[in-house]
Amino acid sequence: MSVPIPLKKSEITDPTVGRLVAYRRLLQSLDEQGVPLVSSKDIGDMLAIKPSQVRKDLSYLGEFGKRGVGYNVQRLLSDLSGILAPFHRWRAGLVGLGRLGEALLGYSALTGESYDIVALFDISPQKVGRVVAGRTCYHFNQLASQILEQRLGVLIITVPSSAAQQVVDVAVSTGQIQGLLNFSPTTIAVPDTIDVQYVDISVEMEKLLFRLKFVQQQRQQGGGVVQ
Amino acid sequence: MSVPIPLKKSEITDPTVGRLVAYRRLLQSLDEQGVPLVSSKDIGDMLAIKPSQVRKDLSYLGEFGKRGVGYNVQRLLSDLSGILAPFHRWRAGLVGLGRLGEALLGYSALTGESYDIVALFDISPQKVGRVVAGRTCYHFNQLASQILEQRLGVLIITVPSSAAQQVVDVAVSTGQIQGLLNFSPTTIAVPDTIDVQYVDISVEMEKLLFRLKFVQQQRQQGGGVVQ
DNA sequence: CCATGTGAAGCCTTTCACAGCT
DNA sequence: AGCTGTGAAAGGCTTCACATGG
Repeated sequence: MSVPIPLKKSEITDPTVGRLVAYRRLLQSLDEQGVPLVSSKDIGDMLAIKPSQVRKDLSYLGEFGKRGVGYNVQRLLSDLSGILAPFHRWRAGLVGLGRLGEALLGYSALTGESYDIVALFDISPQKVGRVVAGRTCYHFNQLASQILEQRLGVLIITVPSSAAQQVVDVAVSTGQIQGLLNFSPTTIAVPDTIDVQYVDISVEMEKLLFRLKFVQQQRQQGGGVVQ
Repeated sequence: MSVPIPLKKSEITDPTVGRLVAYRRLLQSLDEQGVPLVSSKDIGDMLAIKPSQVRKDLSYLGEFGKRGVGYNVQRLLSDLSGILAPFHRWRAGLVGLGRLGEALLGYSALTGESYDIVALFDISPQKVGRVVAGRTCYHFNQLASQILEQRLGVLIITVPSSAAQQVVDVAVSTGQIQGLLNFSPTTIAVPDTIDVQYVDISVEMEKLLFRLKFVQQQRQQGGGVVQ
């Protein structure tokens, strides 16, 4: 169909991709400020990442820096954007128009260049038929037909845990869906041809609080052994 | 002040804590269904985790299983809850009552046993003074005074990126804040006595789409099996 | 015989350290 | 002299494999 993009294979792992996205954001902002050059140390300072990590990440993409000088902001920005860009913009559906779903719809950070949310789904009669920001909300029972008709490749799942597996089963049965971004705090079962990215907000909060618990423990035992 | 919890030190890392939270959720559901016993294989099957990983995670907490039998659901649930519980419920503030902020407020998964969201903050006159689900919304300019008065230990940041650092600087200056859960897609600078957990929704989406790009490439080139 | 608990192996990610280019 | 690019070392997490005990 199209020319394969000369990715230096995928040594590019998930953690690296996450940082590349952060670099791109930073470079966008630097470019707007008219900054022409950055070093890996500059980037590292601004993003709280070690300069060696920055260089390693960028080295997967090729050699874009000038030794003794640094990286050209515009050049690096456009190269990064090229690497991160998909072959074509993804057509995404959002399933579950509750508060979180609506928040994501309005969330500018989720309105990237890589994909468009083109269809909404809910089970509530009050939601079905509504048009939010130009997208029509369909009933769940049209999920399969709309996935096919609108050629949706990815789905953002913001339904309650109890409904998640059911939604996913219907979606998967179409054979059209390739990826899922799941906000429901539950594990979903999918065939291994389908990729799931989990975003579990309460887990992130628990991780933070658990680490804090330890800090507190240490502080309590600070001067001597407080039992 | 309170009874020290017999943590087997903190070999308990972030990824493990994340899974412990998932185990707890699963066990809660199994307990409600009246299931008395589970094996590490059962848990692994349901959560898409290797049984050996499950056993390793649980082994950090002590020896709770019976060989040849498995784990007692109620016992394991209460032990896990004990490990994950903080010394005292945290008093949290939510800064930024936009769509995402409101979604999190209403999000039951963020209404755990570990903490309560007791105060809201925004800059918009339309939001300030409102009472949402029993919590009053204060103006940003009362952030410091309310953090102190209400003894807030953690803050959930859902303001736009451009405001995040400013908010954090004010919050940190009180000396009362110990942790931040940051949803703004930007890195924030904090003293190293303060712990930040990032939740970057657009990054998670980009990770998914980048992996899909590779799958597509392989399929176009006549590849077969997908990870 | 079954499933746990755990050292050791294997794998993945980060960090170091320095050669090489500007 | 300064900063990149990268092999090699270090560190961290997952998986294996088997001894142990019900």
